[in-house]
Amino acid sequence: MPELPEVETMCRCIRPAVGSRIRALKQPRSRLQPIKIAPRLSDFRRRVVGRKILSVTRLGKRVVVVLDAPESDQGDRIIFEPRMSGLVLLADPPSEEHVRLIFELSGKRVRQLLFWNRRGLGVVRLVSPRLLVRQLGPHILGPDALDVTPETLSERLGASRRAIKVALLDQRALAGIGNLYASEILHRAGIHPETPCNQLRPARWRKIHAAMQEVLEEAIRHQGSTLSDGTYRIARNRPGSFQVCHRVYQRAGEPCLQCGKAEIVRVVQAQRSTFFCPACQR
DNA sequence: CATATGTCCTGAGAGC
DNA sequence: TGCTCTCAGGACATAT
Repeated sequence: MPELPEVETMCRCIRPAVGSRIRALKQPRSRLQPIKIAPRLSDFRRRVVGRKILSVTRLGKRVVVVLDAPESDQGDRIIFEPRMSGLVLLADPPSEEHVRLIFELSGKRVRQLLFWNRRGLGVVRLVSPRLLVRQLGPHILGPDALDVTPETLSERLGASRRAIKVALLDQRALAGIGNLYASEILHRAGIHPETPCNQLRPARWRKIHAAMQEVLEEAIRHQGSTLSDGTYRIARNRPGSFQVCHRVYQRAGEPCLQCGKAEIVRVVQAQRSTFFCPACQR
């Protein structure tokens, strides 16, 4: 978290910045460890100041801001990686001290683009189109979870011996799914998270695919999930609302909303919590 | 090659 | 009350 729905929501929220020019780039001084940026601030600044924001897109769990080019060919891209606790915002960050990078804009209504990150695991990169392909091309990042077909999904994961829950988190195989949505998707699909991928037949891959589209689209409509730690926000006082729709995530010990009988169980897979209903998921 | 594990980072909450 | 400890997990480096 933030996963695909939260990052998609961030992209939509910052899209009013399209058409603005970047006037300045600031890294607020802070008691905290600085986040990783590349290239170094001075080079980053030299390359973005004066550039116009042409578009905002999502690449898996990353926000991509496309800039115009000073000369003719294609411009640079700013890649925001929120990782665990990051947000890309136009205004109103949850706290001032965790604002890591400020792009001041020329817009009348949109004054700035902020990268906020509580834990500081996030990364911001400026890359040429060529470098973007090298660092985040199809050999690094699988097809987007919202674009993939059921056939491609089973082709990319079906031979793996790994548990389906673990495999769904592999961004090289499939981009956009994280720990929270992997559990929710498998619950809706009625599939046990520890099932090895290579034991799943085509009908079950279709179920996973359908559940994945359903959960992700519904989560986007709810503007993502804000968990008990409250980190994810659309703005300071605007949490997402998909958490009220969670059927298993962080519900260990509570009754399953589907069968009403079994209790939701928490297990650990690959050092991450997995939640599931032992009655509904087999 | 595929798969598994360790690391980064901060703040919240538990336990004493 | 204030200290120490554990935990959360996305992506990547390193190990098996």
